[in-house]
Amino acid sequence: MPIRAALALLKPLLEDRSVLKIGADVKHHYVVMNRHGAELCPYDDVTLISYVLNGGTAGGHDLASLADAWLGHKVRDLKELTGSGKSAVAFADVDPANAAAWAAEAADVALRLWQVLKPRLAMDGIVSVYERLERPLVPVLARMEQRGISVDRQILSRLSGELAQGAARLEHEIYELAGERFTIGSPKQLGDILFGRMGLPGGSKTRTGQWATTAQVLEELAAEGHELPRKIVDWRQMTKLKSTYTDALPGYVNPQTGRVHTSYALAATTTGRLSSSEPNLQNIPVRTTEGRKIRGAFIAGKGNKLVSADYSQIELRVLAHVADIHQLRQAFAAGADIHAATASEMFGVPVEGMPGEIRRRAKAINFGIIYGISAFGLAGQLSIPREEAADYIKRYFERFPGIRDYIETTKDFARRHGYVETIFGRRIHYPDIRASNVHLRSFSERASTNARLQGTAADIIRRAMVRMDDALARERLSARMLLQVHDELIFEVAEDEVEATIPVVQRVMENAAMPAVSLSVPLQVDARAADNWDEAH
DNA sequence: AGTCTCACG
DNA sequence: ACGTACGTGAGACTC
Repeated sequence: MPIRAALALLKPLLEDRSVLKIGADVKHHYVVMNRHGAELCPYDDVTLISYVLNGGTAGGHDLASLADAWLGHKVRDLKELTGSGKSAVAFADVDPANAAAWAAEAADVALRLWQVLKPRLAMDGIVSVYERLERPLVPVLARMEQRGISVDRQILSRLSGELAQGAARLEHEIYELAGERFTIGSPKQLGDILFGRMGLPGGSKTRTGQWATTAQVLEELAAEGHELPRKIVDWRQMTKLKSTYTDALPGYVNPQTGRVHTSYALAATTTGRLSSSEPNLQNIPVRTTEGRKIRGAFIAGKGNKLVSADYSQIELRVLAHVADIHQLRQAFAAGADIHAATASEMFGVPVEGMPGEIRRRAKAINFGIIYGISAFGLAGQLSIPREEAADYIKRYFERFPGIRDYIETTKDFARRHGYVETIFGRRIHYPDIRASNVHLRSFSERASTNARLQGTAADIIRRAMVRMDDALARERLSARMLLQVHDELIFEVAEDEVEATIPVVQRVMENAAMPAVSLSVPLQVDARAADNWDEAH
């Protein structure tokens, strides 16, 4: 069927404000229709309804999982029609009778799921999470995906060459030191050589009883003066950057747009964060000099700049608010260095002239608190004995008893209800919170205390994103939101609008909790513009 | 498909 | 005595 003919039939219906369109993973359909100039509105999405109702419980929220769980219906897999792998055909090339039957089944199942799930949403009183944080994000993310971002393929190709050279050189040196050739990328072979044949002191074992060869293990051996582990770590970094980024990213450049278009999942994480795939643009390197060169390959289009705006310490600010910790609130209000302030409070050391090591330890504790701290984890992070880590934690809770109370209150709430809530009412379920298995239960306790913080931060940036396009339009600004990386938004902005855009972006992000929640701690957003993502970050 | 490792917040 | 820091996605190797 010609697209024009299909659109003539569909567009009026899709855009009819009096007709509710119901589907699963509506963003996907929104992008497809939008590509042909049709706007899908209004709509309900059973995937998002399920995510809001049952986030954290086992099982996905895609159409097939929901149909199985709620209707006892096994939907036919699209692969039965298109085939899979190399011989797969496009949906457009499937026999129309088969395609129609498959599509009709999906439509029918989506409607029946909506009839079951939508009323439960109202009963559970979390309708505002769906209506304000989930549903309105669909067109926002669809537009971000469609815009894509420019990458400089020359830079990536040059980096690939440099990494190939560096890895090849290391490969020879590794074989020389090992006394034989082997597959460096095989953890099994590497473990056998390091800890078997060469007799280096092995650390921990993996779940399957193999020697662990993680970067941390190899770094410790390197610190003891062993040459080989250091070279393995360097080789791994180079091959990682090459295979995952410099080699793979050019393959994602769309020939029509010349840009890279990621796909965001709205209903993939337990905490309310987004995820990004094909390619994942939420894990572009930044921590090493070599890695940052890859980030530098993400560039603004001609006549534009990239603007990066990120929340400063948003999860610690959320913690200061929800746990109501006066020292933390004061430190944030004063614009202090929060890790130094924590160290000062814990160890009685003035911030002026504080040794770096002291601050580093307080920083690790702050992260630990967010993750659901344990003496074991902190000890591993800081490479100190567990007794010493336990002592730090004890000292921390003596100074910040409100945080110990917060953690206990959260665990207790989770035990009683089976879920925890963000400050905007998002529920995250922990079915194992009352398990008799200590391991399962402890994991749920750490995860649930973390989820309130990570989830609230995720809700805040969602609110900013939902409002951003309107705010920019009201100021007659043409800035386009391109990417989201959990606490950061990246925009493409016409050069002559950069100065006017930055304060608008900051204002929307910093006020994103309002008016639903008035935070007792200010949110701070740092923003800057540059020709590429590395320099803007 | 499972495991291991490592890139990000 | 045990086994643990929270949340992701992707690539390489192995079976």
